[in-house]
Amino acid sequence: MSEDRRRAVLHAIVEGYVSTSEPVGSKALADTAHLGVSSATIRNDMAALEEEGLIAQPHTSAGRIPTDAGYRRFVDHVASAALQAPHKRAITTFLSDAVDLNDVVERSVRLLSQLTRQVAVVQYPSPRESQVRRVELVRIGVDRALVVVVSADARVEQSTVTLGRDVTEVEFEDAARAINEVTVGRTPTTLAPALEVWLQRDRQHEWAAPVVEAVITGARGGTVERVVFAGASNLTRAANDFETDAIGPVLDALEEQVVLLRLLHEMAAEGRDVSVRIGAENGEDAFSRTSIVAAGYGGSGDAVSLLGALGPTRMDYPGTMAAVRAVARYLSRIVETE
Amino acid sequence: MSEDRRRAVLHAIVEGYVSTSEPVGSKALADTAHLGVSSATIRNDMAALEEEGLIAQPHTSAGRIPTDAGYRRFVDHVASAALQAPHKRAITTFLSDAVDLNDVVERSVRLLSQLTRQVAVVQYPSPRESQVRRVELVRIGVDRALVVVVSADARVEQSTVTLGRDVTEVEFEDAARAINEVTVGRTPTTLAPALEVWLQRDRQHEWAAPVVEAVITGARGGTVERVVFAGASNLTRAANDFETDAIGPVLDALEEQVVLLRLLHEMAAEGRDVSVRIGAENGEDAFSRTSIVAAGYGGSGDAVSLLGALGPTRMDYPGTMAAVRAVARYLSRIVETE
DNA sequence: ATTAGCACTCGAACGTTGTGAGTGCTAGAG
DNA sequence: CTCTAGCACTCACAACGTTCGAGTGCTAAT
Repeated sequence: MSEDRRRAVLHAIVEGYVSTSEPVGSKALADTAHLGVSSATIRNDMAALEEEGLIAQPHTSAGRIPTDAGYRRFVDHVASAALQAPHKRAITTFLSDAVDLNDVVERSVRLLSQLTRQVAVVQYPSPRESQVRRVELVRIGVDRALVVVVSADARVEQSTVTLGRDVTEVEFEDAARAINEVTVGRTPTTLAPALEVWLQRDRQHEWAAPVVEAVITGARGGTVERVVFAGASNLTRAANDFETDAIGPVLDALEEQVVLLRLLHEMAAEGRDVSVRIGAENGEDAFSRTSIVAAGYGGSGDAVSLLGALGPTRMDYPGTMAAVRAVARYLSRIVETE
Repeated sequence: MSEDRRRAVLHAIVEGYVSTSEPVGSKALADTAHLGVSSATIRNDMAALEEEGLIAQPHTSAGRIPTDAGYRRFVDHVASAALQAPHKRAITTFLSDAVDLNDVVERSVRLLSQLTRQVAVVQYPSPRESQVRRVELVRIGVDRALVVVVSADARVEQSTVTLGRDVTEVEFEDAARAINEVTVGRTPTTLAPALEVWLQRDRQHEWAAPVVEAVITGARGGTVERVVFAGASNLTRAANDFETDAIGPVLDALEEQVVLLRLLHEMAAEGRDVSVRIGAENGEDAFSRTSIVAAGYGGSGDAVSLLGALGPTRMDYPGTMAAVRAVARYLSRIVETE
């Protein structure tokens, strides 16, 4: 009973089930997959695979379908496919004429959802260390202010803060001038202590503490992490795989973002080229019938951002992995040269 | 055959069908609705209503369900319900501690989707005429620039433009200073001609035409109209009304925005307090089984922005209309006092 | 180790039948 | 002229039984 053939059987089952969405039986395998053995032999192998928990049968007299563990084994043993040439071209043409960071992200997520025919998810790139170009402070009412930080690498961060106490126009303008003097030309790391010093120097400035805080986080690129998604309708296309009512929770989770972000972070921590989470591996009820294929882009270590595709566990893993990897690579290039 | 009773029958059919999602028959109506007549009489009325095209039967021996026209008649004759007290409180508490325009919009859309148990849609408020506070220009590479316009009412608009030709740092800084001098303190209407004059004065400035254009549209509040939506999972809850595969196109249309924006504009043009589009009235395949309840907020005439709820034609119109109106009113207050 | 053969299982598809909700119509009462 | 009672009729739907066949596990032979 060769180990190799058993793996081949598993792969054939996965591929068959993915493409037809029907349980695959021993006879069908013997006919279509070219394993050179009879259906009886395949049945034996299947029994062994079932013993290992890699495949299961939905009911007694049906064929086999892969379990989450089966998909996992399959994914770990398969090199991600080469991307089809037309898809490659699509990536180049579609992303190259983006005008704007927002535009790049938006285009990427749409592109990825089209390539994979799944729901695509793209996290906004984490900003790089770059000089502050200008801080704009606008007084709104007597105790609130708008803080805008413009960085040299063409990012604009804004936030609204409530001041420590009511301030006059004059006080406000003075502080704004001073903060600009201290800040402009510095990078986030050197800027934070400098601002703290200014803040301490004169008790008069106490009210500006929230502003300083906002400037610092703004210079770092803001605190809010965001993901955008596209292709939600692909979930309905797969509605037979999911029981139909499994797609509601997924939509909620996509809108909620927080769970999704947690998962993406976990996947980033794995530090692989392309990482895959299958069904229950996500440890989330909403995603218990869903797989996520994700890759990092635009940096390494903490600076990495993520993008990925998300769909039913019964998905074309090699193809999806190839598309995700390709878009991630291309996006890395764009973000770095921008 | 009293006209009034016939209307009552129609209303009873709508209400019954909305709450049970099953066709309602003459006998059931005679029992539950207190019309004081027998089922036979109701049958006669039903025949008349069917003649008018207001109701239909899904198959021969079934009860009646309202047609789009039936819902329309119903909606036109029903005063929108009073909002329930807990809902009223929810609006106040949920929206009052928003920190930010973005935050307001985001909270509104979530709130509305919860109140109506439908998909909620909120358009970003159209900006009001307000002074330009500062224009920040950042040179990116040799022929591109980032344009940031900060308005006195705490808006920040940014865009990236490609310059007419390569420019040096010095040229660029000069132009930036000049543009600020001309622009700051002016409102969009007075600002545009002033900038044009500056542009004409010296052929040297020709390359800056795209920048000027960006400043003008930025001051006006940008060109891109955006809507955000929330509660997409409510579509799946209603999946029995829709045939399940009708929700895909709706999701696509929501992501696409353009169709949705067109519809909202059309509805704004009707100029009613709350306007309702029912099923085929939308004139869009994607929304042919979907109703939209929308209201304007934050201004009048062209300045109005829209928000609304969107769900299957079999929807609780009075309740939805009440919620939409209430949120719109509250949002108007917030946007105006901001 | 592999294969052919065989008995067995059980879901899906199909046909039949019964049931009841709902209808339209007619004739009579107010 | 309006309403009601009564009745025959229609037809989706559920329940039930049957058949069919894909797929299995096991055994004995190669």
